[in-house]
Amino acid sequence: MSATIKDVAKLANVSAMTVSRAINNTGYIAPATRRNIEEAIKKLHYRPNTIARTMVTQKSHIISLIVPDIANPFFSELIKVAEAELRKHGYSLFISEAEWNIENERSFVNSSIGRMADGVIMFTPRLPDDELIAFSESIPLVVVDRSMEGTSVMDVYVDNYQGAFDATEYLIQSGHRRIGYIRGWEDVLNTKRRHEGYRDALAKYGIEYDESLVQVGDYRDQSGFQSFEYFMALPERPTAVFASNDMMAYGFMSACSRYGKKVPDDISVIGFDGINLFFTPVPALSTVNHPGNEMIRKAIYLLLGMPEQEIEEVDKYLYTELVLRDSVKHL
Amino acid sequence: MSATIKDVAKLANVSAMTVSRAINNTGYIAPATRRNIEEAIKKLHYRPNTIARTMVTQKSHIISLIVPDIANPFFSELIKVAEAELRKHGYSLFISEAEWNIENERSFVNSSIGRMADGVIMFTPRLPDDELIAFSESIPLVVVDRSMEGTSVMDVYVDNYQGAFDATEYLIQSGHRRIGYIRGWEDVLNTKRRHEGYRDALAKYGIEYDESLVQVGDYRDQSGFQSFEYFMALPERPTAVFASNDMMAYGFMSACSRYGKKVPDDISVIGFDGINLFFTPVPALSTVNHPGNEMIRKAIYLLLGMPEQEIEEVDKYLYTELVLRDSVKHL
DNA sequence: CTGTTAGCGCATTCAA
DNA sequence: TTGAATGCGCTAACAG
Repeated sequence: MSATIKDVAKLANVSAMTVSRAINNTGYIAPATRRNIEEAIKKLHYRPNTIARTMVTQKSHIISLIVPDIANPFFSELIKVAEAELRKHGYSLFISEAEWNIENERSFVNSSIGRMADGVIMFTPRLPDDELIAFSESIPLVVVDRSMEGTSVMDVYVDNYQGAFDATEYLIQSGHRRIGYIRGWEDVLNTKRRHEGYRDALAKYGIEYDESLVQVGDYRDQSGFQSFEYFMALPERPTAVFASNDMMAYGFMSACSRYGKKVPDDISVIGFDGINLFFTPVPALSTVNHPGNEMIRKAIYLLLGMPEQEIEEVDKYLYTELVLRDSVKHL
Repeated sequence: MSATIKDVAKLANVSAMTVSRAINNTGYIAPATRRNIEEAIKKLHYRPNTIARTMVTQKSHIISLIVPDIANPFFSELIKVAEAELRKHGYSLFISEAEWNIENERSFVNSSIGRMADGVIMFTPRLPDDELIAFSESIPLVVVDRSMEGTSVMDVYVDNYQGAFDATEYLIQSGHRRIGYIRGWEDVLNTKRRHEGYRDALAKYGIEYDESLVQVGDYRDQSGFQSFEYFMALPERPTAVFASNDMMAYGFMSACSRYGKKVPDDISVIGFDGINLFFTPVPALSTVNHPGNEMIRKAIYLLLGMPEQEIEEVDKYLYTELVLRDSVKHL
C-alpha cells in the first residue's frame, strides 16, 4: 500500500494536519518543520490521495466531457483543446464516448455524478430536454451545439441553419438542381436546423423538395458510403450531395473512388464541420466550418468562470463559415 | 447536495447498512424492506457515491490509459477498443494524452495513483526504465509496445524490427536503392528497432547506410511534411521513403501533393502502423500493420485477469504485417 | 506556528 | 434478516 499522510506525519514528528498544510501551502509552517516533512515525503514516496481529498473538499477537479465519437477528428481535436484548457486551470478531463447512444449518455452522466465531477460538458446529446434539466440539478451541466433556451441548463450554441443554407445555396449557384442530402440524427437540434437550411435554400430558388433525395445517415462514414449506393441506384441521380457532417461526406467520397466515380467531375460533394485532416485528400472537401474548438472553450469558461481578460473573445457570437475547396463542380 | 445513503435509510426506516446491502445485493433482505428502500432511492434520486465507495473498498474500477496522441487515428481507434473492452468488465476509462512528453507521462501516472486507478496502461512511454519500475511498485502498470524484459513491469510487445525490415526490403525489391528514412522518438524502444530493421535490410542487399537519408521526425504529420522538404533539397534525392509511422507518411504525402509531386510516380512512400482511415486517400498508403488493438486487449487482460475462454486468442504471438497498396512504384 | 476533533459517504466486521 | 461501531485518507474549524 501507498504511504498515507499519517505515515509522513509520524516520520516527520508532526501531526497529520501540519503535513496537510505543508502540501497545500495553507497557513504558516516553520522552515525546519517543512524541511522535515519534505524529506519524509520523499523517503516514503508519499502521494496525496486525491480521492480522499475530494471527499472532504467536495471538489474533484475533474470535468467530464461526453462526445459522440472519439474517432471523428472533429471531436478528437476538440478533446485536445479541452484537455489543454483544463490543465491550465488545474483540472483533469474525464472523456466518454457516447456513440450517439442515449443509454450511454445517461450512464455517463450518472457516472460523472457518482465520481463527483465538478461539471459535465455534453456535445450534442440526444437525451431529451427534461432529462438534461433533471441532470443539471445534480451537477453543473453545459450542453454544446444544442440550444437549451428557456431551460435552466447552460448551453453554447451556433446556429447551424445558416451554414446549411449557405452550403446548399452555393451548390445551387454552381448550377446544381438535383441536390441530395444526407441527414444525421434529427433528435439533435443542430441536425434538424441543418435540414431546414437545406430545405429553405431549395425553396428560395424554386427547387422542389424531394424526399427521395434525402438519405438517413448516422454521422458515421459508413452511412455516407451507403448513401452513395442509394443515390446511384436512383432513376434520376443527384448531381451534387450535401452531407450533414464531414465524416459522411468522406464516406461518400470513399464510395465514389471505390465505384470509379470522380469527385467533382461526376458528382459534387459538400460537407459540414470543417474537419482538420492531417492529410490532404484529393479532391479537398468543400465544407461548412463549425467552430467546435471555440464552443468547447466557451463551455469550459461557463463551468469554471470566465477569465477576465478573455471575456470579450469568448462572449462574441460564433459563426459557421463556408470553406470552398475542390469537391464542387460549377456546371 | 445529492442525497446520501443515510437519507435513504431514514426515509426507508432502516439503517444505512441495510440500504448498502440492498444496493450491492450482498446478504439477505426482506422483500418488503427492499421495496421500501427502492422507493426511497427513487424518491430521493439517490446515486451511490463512487468516490466514497472507492475509499473503503480500495477499488475505483478505473483504468487509466496514457497514449501519446489522441488525434492519431491509430490511438483513437485503440481508445474505442479499450473503452468497449473495459466497459464489459464494469470498468471506466481515464484517458490522458502525453503528447510524447516525458513530463506529462510522469504527471499522468502520478495523478492516476492519486485517483486510485486500479491500473495504468501506457502506450510506448518515453519515461526511462527505472521510473517505470518505480511506478509499477505503486500501481499495476502495463507498458505496451515496449519491452520491459528483465524487469518486474508488465509489458505487451510486438517486435517492430521485422516489420521495418520487411518494409525496407520490399522497397529494395521494388528496385529502389536510395531510400530515405523518417525516424521517430528513439528513446522509445520500438522506434529504435524500426531503425535497426531499416538499416539491416539495406545491409542485406549491400546498400550503404547513408546518414543524410535519415530524417529526425516526431511521429506527427508535420514532421513528415518537413522531411519532404529536406529530402527534396538533397543533391541526390531518394526515390522512396520509409516513414516510421503512418502520420508522418501522410504528412509526407501532403507535402508531395502540395509541391506537385506524384506518389508513387515521382516518389514512393511506405508507412508503419496500419492506420484505418475513414476515407480512402489517393493513392492508398502501403504500410506495416501494427496490431495496436490486440495489444491493448492483451494489456487489459493482464490487468484484469485473462478471461478463460479467450486465453488462447490472447496468448498468441503478435505479428506485424506488410500491407501493400498503391504508394510504392516498381522501378 | 501546530495540534485535536470531527466528518466527507460508504462498506467491513462483528454482534444481535 | 438487520444494526452499531469503525475506519478508508484527508482537511475544516477551532483551539492552543
